[in-house]
Amino acid sequence: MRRQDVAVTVDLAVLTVRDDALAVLMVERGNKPFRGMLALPGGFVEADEDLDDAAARELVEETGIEAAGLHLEQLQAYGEPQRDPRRRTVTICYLALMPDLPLPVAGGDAAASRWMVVDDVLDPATPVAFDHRLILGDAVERARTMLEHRTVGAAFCTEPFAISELRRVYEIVWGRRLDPGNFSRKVTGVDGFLVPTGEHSRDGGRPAALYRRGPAVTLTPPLLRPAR
Amino acid sequence: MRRQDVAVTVDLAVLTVRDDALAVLMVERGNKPFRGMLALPGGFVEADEDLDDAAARELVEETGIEAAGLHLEQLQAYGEPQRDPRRRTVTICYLALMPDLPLPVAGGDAAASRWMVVDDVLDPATPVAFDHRLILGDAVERARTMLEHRTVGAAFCTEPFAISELRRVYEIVWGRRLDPGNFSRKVTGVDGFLVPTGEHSRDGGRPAALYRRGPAVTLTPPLLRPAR
DNA sequence: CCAATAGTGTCTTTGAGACAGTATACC
DNA sequence: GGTATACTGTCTCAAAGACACTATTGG
Repeated sequence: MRRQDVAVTVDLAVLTVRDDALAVLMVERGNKPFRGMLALPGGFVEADEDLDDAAARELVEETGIEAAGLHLEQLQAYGEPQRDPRRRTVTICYLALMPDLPLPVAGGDAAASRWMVVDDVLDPATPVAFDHRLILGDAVERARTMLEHRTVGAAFCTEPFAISELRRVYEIVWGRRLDPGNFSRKVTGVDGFLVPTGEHSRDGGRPAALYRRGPAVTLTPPLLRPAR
Repeated sequence: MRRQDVAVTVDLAVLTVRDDALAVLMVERGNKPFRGMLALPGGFVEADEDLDDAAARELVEETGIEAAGLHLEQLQAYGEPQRDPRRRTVTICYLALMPDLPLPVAGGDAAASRWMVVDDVLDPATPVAFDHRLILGDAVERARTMLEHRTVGAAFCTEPFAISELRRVYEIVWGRRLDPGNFSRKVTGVDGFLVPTGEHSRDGGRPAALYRRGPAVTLTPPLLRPAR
């Protein structure tokens, strides 16, 4: 093997908020190594595609989810020499945030992909292939800090959404309860974060104003998670 | 070429504060492509080494700087298909922060490396190899946000250092003037950031207390850069 | 003395957080 | 009416920023 010859893959940590828990999209491996174990979706980078494109393509191939309309960005690279027992492999990991949409039925290339509760996958008792548990931990930590400084939390919500849904996202990702009133004031006060639709929800109590994602990207000032 | 065969390199954006400006360590390329142009130091990842180790090794090989005692962490991966005209190459970029120490004299493998003012390298009129100008821009932006949330700013200072030196680091990296009094109160108030040595400087005015880097990693609460 | 830099005092403003109070739906 | 959730009012507290003031050195 020439020293330059390294296999390069992209792996995806696709997160959503589902049933009051943070969930991650996992596939069951059909081949060795780690056959039958849980793994993050991913695959080899093609010769002529950018890393971002490879991530979007793998997302469609392995899960049927279109990258358009979800938030997808690079997390970091992992290249510990023994991370893949077959050969030297460096993986470029991506983090995706999406609403809790029904998964397309697996067909063709698409492997069996399903939502798993993040805490279960992070539990050392759960068998997970490669270093994917480590990667998922980093992805979740990244998601937590992203919510503090950027408007990406809304990427978890199906439009249109009420502020309480957005607050629930923050509460679940951060694992902290937030004051509804203060949260509402805060997010509506950030210019360009939420665009009111004029519609209102009709559930239990007083109807809540519904919003769509606005053009703003950054939260200034940030929305720092409470110390405890 | 099998689709898995991709060359993997590490590149380094080594930053320091020098002569009242942010500077980056650049090498002059001795080989094609981009012969004679400025580039970030870097090289191929060896078959049996971790990415972090490869970055530390390249730092020593190309610049003679020991990684011990400077801050080195992964920035992100770049893999645009045409970024290297020879063949498909993915680079894992690292960001290093270090004090303004004299560069070891280039010898043996070490190419001619020198400090360049970051703004000059970012100027489109300056010829820079590969996508290294883009990478440097990302590195600087990352450094700016790192200073807000973490204690790594002190990695730019030669120990022991006065608070004014640390403030100067912040001012240069952020491009903003900071109030000396308020800055002093802020950084001394963060537990574990600065450890007083008991010594004092003796320059122009009143002697300043000298400090070393403390064990703290994060700044809580953060030290957010002023809007303008 | 003056100039220069270090560091403190203190006031103002901003924003977070607690939490009471009001609004508007469904039963 | 009661319950549930949405939102607003208001108070308190923490921290940032402006800036005057004092402290300690070298000329």
